[in-house]
Amino acid sequence: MRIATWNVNSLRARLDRVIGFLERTGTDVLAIQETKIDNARFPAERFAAAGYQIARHGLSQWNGVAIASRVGLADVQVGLPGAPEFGDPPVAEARAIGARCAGVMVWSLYVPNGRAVGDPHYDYKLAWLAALREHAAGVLVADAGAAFVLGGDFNIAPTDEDVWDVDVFAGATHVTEPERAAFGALIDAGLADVVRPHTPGPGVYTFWDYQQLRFPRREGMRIDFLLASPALAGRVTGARIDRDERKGKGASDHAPVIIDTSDQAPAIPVPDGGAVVEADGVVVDGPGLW
DNA sequence: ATGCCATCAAGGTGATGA
Repeated sequence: MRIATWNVNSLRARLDRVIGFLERTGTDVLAIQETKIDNARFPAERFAAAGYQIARHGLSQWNGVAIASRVGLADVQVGLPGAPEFGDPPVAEARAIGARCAGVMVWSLYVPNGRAVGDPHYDYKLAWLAALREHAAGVLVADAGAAFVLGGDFNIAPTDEDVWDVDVFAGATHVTEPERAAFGALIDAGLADVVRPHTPGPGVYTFWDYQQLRFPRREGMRIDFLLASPALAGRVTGARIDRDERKGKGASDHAPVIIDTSDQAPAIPVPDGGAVVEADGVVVDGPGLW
């Protein structure tokens, strides 16, 4: 099974690229971040036409996450359990959605940016990451053999090698000790970065700023990850970062990150024409419902 | 050879991103 994660920076602006990516790479499950679209306007029909079911969580023009799957999509979980709220009034932002696809619980996560050290958003980011660790650790305590993957934009560069110039990021978010400790806590909980062994650095990134020719200059950051539970990590046979998707007109500032796993569970046939799967398991908006 | 800030809603600009 091929699983990928991609911060698309607006699904509407990237729709042709996303569908093209799925068809070109044969990705079975795609975790999407920064859809920037609410549920009612989600372009599920384009995915259905390509053979993918959708679980999506979008509340406004900000954030937004989704999962597209052509190997079944069930047990949809909207939001991260225990996640902190943000804003005035405080709201639970659309930053997490999970779904079981061919036996693997896949999460699409958009970790808060943090904005600046000392900003309320920075504390929110750390609290959000703590909730993520608590949830993942709890799942493993309940079932050490659970097969799941945390995919998404973590907005953390775990080591100095994961930014193009550490001096440029001095004092900035993404590289601070508390953020790196929060990432390390996920690893300590038993999760594994299953991409890095197949894509060694230095100079290997998943994000390049739109400004100042960062991409052609190869000046990026490695902030998008697929963190696998022990049971799934043992099944990963390969991984790559699809740099080509960062090229050309209309690219996201993030590249897709892809893994392949062995021993795929029997795929559940996709309903005719695909469908949207809601959190309660009810299938809506699809031409051929269950 | 990858190329010189992009996205949204709202409004003729501000917020957000990292």
